[in-house]
Amino acid sequence: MSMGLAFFGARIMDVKTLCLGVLSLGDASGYEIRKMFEEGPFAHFHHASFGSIYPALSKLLEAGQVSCTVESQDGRPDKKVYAMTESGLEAFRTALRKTPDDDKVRSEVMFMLFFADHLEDEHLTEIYDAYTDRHRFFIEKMEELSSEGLSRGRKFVRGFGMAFYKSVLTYLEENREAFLRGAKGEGWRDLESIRECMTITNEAEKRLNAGDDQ
Amino acid sequence: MSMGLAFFGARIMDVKTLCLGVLSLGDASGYEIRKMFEEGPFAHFHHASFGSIYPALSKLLEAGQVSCTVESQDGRPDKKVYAMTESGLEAFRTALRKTPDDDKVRSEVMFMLFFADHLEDEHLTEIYDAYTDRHRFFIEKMEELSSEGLSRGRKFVRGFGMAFYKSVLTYLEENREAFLRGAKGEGWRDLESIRECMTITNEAEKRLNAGDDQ
DNA sequence: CCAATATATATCGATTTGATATATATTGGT
DNA sequence: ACCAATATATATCAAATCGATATATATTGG
Repeated sequence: MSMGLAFFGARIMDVKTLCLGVLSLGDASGYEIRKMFEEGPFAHFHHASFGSIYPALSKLLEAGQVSCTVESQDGRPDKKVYAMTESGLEAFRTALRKTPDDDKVRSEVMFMLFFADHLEDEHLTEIYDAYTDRHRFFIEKMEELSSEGLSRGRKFVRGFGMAFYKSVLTYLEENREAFLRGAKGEGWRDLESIRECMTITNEAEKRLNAGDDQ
Repeated sequence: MSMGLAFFGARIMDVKTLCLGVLSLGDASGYEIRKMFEEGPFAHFHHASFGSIYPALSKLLEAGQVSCTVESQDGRPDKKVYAMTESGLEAFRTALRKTPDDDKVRSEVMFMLFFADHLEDEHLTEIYDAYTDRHRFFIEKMEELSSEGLSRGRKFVRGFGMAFYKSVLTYLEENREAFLRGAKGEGWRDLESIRECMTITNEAEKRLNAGDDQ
């Protein structure tokens, strides 16, 4: 039973829930949580910054969904280590029972590559190669990691990321010359094509909905 | 010369620039621009909602970077059709000369799959299969599209999307049983692994930076 | 001394999201 | 008749988040 995009719901993962997710793995400070969303594996499929994490942790504290202990450290400022409470675990579980939102991607690189004809050749090449390196970098980094003691979810997400990054790297490598050397000025139909694309989306989803009623 | 993530800059594509990008292809209304970012090909790598598009168009109008004509329609409300001016084209070109930000992804599905052990089997299966369908749907839809009259950028981005969606679909199909039937409760090392992941990221980038100085 | 970097917490103005309001029109269900 | 749903349209508002900034402790290098 194919559903297209009809399955997906509204956004459920606010930063409070993201923090609870991290804390479900073990205690952590606000700074550490932010690092996980900036540099750790979560960065590949979510995002959260200081401006949202600290207020979220405050709210979780008020709501009794986390507890907090201040720890001193040698040569570093004190840190607040947060732990999830039973109430927090329940809130996290409740959030996970909902229907997830559809994926959202923001890629300035892809936007720029779309408008390649407006870019100078050197700049375009530079961006293209940096993007290729980025994917290569992630693959190499993931290959250094051990799989021991990981949950099935963690393993799955890593495998998914490897598959995705490898396929993109291959595509970038195989299409570099054709793209960078490609003829310019041929996009007379780009806007028409976008409108066509949207028409097809609507018709495809109507077909799906009609199928659902039978 | 491998750069890891060091190449990428700060965020440059605000909604004004996104609108200019669309208008560089031809005239469009605010509603139409939003549709392109919700249902058209831009939706795969960018996002913009009414609450940001209309204020952005107002600012572009004030700045003389777009012009606007009101058109009446039969059976529908009047619409404002925006066109990019020379000044707008220059602003767009200026934005495109900057160093793009790194990609940002938000996927509630991936977050949930990461925490699979917290989900009920039926819900997990439902999400997994809907996600698989989603990718299949995009592939089918893209296959219906014509390539005639497209710019190299547009063609490249479509090919990239196809490669990416196909590889993900394959991974989802091949790993479904193993993942959904996988053993639970084995994530005793998930947090440790995330910390390891971040350490490796830092070390890898330090190696790269050391390489840069020679 | 200053900049850069790292670990820490916290905040603020700017931007965006997502919901809502209003308008015009159609269709289908109660 | 009324309401909900849908589509095309413009516009706005409260909530959430971003990204920059501030402060603190410490180290290293120019």
